Amino acid sequence: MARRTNTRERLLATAAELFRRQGYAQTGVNEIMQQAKTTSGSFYHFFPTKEDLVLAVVDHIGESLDTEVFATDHESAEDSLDRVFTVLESYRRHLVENDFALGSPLGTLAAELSESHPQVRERLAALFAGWARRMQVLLEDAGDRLPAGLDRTALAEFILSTVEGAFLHARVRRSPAPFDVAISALRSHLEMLAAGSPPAAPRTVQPRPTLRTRQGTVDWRAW
Amino acid sequence: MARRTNTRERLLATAAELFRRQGYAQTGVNEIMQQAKTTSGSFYHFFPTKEDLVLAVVDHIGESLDTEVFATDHESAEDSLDRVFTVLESYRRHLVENDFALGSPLGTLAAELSESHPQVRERLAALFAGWARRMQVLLEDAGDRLPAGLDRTALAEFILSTVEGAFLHARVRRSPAPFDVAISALRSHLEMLAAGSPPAAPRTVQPRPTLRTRQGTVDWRAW
DNA sequence: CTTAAACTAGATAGAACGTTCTAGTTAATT
DNA sequence: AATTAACTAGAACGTTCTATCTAGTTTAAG
Repeated sequence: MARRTNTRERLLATAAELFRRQGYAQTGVNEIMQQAKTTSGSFYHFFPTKEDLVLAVVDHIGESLDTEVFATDHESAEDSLDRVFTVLESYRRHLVENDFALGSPLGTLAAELSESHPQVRERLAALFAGWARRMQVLLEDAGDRLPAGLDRTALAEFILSTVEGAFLHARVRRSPAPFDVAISALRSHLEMLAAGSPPAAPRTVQPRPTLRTRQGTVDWRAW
Repeated sequence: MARRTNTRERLLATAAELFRRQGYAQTGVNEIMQQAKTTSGSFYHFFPTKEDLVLAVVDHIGESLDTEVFATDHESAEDSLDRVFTVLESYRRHLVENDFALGSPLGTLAAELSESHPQVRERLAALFAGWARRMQVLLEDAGDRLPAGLDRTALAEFILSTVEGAFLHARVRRSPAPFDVAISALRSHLEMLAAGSPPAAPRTVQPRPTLRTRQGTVDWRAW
């Protein structure tokens, strides 16, 4: 037993790219089989249904989240806030190298299947949460470079939303510009937060900032 | 001639919702026909192909961008920065009312069809640009509440990316929380910009901000 | 070498797909 | 009232889809 071929992985990798490039419903199992150079016998040996395949693909993406994107070299002497942008820059490179043909690793599937495939949605939700958690760690590593009371969970989620949207935006426009704009704005955002953070100077908390303040001070902790 | 039934509009409205809810490829023309209570005879009388239908849907969304989302009551005494968030709040309401089943009006189609249907992609790109332009107008109406040299085109694009991503994020999580977080962060972002905007105090321009500055001042014009 | 499990090949089934076709009905125009 | 174009109904077509089925071959273990 345990013959251990690489057919399963080939199918997985092929499907991951095709799904990301052109979506789930628009990618036929035939196309996957051909491109992975195998036949339906093998396909259905490893994946009972097409949905099982996409679930495996999502899991596969989740693993590479650990191993590739957020390379866990915490030893990296690099500044932890810069590491936020290292991640984003690597996304950017990937986007440009593939001529914008690939969407966000998670985004394409998320948009298409969230409603119709609850299981896929659940796992994608977990991956989104995982991504945000990792981003949150980077923000926490920044220590007092950011205001003490800042909600770093929320900040990480905000960054995730912006990055996902920027992926989509760049793809539709077929230009890296929206992605660059988003990164730049996030940089600016973090800088403004950092600029307003006295190493340890507690100030009164206002539950929510209102925009009415014309020139008023900003409560950084509000979100 | 000119019998003018409402069949075409029924098909358009039905398709718009189904595409948004479950994507293009996953929505069959049969399903559209049934739900719009018509038959293939009518369908293909109005739309030669399914792709013609989706193009019409995109155009239709584009029109409601003008008429509904960015209701052009510029007379509205409301503060122009608040109007930014009025738009976002109405998106939020819509999101929650539909139990997160509907994605962003443009996002779902954009993610699925950008690669495979160039014509759809082009029109979506135009709508994205239109949305951003409208947002930019609101930002320009804010006048000197925002720093004079601020790139409001980029800021509008940033807001668009964030909102699109937040739509997706909220949908996957089946929670309004990511959307709220995004809105709150954008609010905070604009407040920080506003707080740092001296009505007319030019300062030295640095082409790009670097994160290295520990407590340094921020150049608002950098993006 | 034998055996059994892991894996593969490819024809085929059966449903769903987008689309076409013919024969109509409805409504505005003359 | 006649004419014509706009529109509708629904059966049918050919293709593509996911999935199945049978008959294999390959590999590891005993």
